[in-house]
Amino acid sequence: MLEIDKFSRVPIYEQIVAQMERHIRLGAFLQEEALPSVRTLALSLGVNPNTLQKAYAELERRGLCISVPGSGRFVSRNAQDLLLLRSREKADELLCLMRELIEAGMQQQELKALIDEAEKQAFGKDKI
Amino acid sequence: MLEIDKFSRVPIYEQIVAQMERHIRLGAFLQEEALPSVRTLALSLGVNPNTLQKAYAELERRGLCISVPGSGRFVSRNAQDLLLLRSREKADELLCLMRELIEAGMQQQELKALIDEAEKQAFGKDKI
Amino acid sequence: MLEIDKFSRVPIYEQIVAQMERHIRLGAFLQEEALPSVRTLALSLGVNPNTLQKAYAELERRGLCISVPGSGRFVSRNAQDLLLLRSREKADELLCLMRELIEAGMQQQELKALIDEAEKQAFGKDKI
Amino acid sequence: MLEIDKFSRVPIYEQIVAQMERHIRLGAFLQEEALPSVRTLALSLGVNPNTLQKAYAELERRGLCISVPGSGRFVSRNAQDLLLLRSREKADELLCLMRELIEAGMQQQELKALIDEAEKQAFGKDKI
DNA sequence: GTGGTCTAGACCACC
DNA sequence: GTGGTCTAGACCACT
Repeated sequence: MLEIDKFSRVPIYEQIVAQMERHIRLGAFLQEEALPSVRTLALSLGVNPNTLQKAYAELERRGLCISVPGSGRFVSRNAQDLLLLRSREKADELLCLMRELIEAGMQQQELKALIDEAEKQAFGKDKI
Repeated sequence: MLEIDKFSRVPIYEQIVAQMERHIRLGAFLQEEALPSVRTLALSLGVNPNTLQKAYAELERRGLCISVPGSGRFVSRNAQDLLLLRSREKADELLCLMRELIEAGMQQQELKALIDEAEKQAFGKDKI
Repeated sequence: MLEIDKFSRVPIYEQIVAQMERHIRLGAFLQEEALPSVRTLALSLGVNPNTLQKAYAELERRGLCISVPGSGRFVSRNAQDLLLLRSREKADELLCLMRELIEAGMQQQELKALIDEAEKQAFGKDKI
Repeated sequence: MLEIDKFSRVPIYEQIVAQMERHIRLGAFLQEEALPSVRTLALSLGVNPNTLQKAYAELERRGLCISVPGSGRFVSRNAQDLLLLRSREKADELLCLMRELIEAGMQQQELKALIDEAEKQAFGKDKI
């Protein structure tokens, strides 16, 4: 379910956070569904439980899950909404930047090339 | 050369700054070429010379032109580079945001629709 | 028994609820004693019976009284306990906040001044 | 400067966070002054560097300091303001609670006893 | 030297 | 079983 690149320069715990967020956003977890336990997921990913602990702590800090000591970790009720809201804010920023670039005199062709290039990069490496 | 919308909510001097920057970026002014004097440009645009003074002062603050008392105002040597650099930074931000949105799980189709919409808005109103 | 301020920004029915709770907490009503009927109390207070109906409904929702159709409204058995429990929870919160403020470095003198000021305000306006 | 109780049920890193905040609030650190390095403070406190790392990470998350890799950690410009603002908010909450308790019928004497008790507890254990 | 990350292994409290 | 914390020790990148 999650894929870790141990040789990436981006920390493992951040990779886990990003992919868990992605799964939550896409609805792979039902609301209040239990997440895999620290130990089991650490084992299956082949990473140290502490690394996973750190990733989960970050998700919790962001309000995406809550931990119940002795019971497990659960996706919080409004996790998906939080993530969709965040996406919407970023989309607004993106539109704002495009407007500024166009206003600064960037030609439509130039902007299009820029965006196409970005899409190739992003969707190319995006095989999760 | 410049078009002012007196009824816009964006201050006149900012309109002037933005359009001057645009012209400089597009190479409409040669390096170190003299800019139109405050009085003549104010007259031709039908605005108060103080408004133009403020616009020029802002351009100067941004390092895009320099004023030589008794002689006039001149586009600074590296004005175009500064503007291109600024555009490049914004382009980087844009790519960064696109990457984040894709990483967050936004589908290619969804992103494309978002961008097309933005282009229509921006290039539509862009008749300067 | 109850005092209504028709010009206050706080809704009349909330004033009634607050004062009824206060009386229940202080033991002015015996357990399971009948409350004044909607019509008689509305008349004596000079308010609309619907307003009183809303206040009583709120008290009922909070488990402080029960209505027996055809017979009247009665203070519920554990009404006083509920209110004392609520007060106790708020007292705990208050202690918790004081501890946090002291832990954050607030000096005893500073805290004392804060509290004295609050008491003056609260007990000053408290002439019901 | 900091005192750690290794046998307390409150985690060591939280003790460190609380005491560092206290020192910052009281002005023991000048703005943008360098904090003791992870290693040296860990050594002087007799705790593991990772524990201190966690404490510092939390301070950073709260915007009270910033880390410059390879250079050190520095108290952020508005750290003291953030802490004073936080205290002010808690003071407001405290006043609000006192008002509610009084409104609910708590007598002045009762409230006073409550507060005195809290002060004894808090200032008693407060020997940092 | 600094901070940042990861691993391995231990202990506790809760259920 | 679960999460939470702490320790010890290692490695990396940056300055």
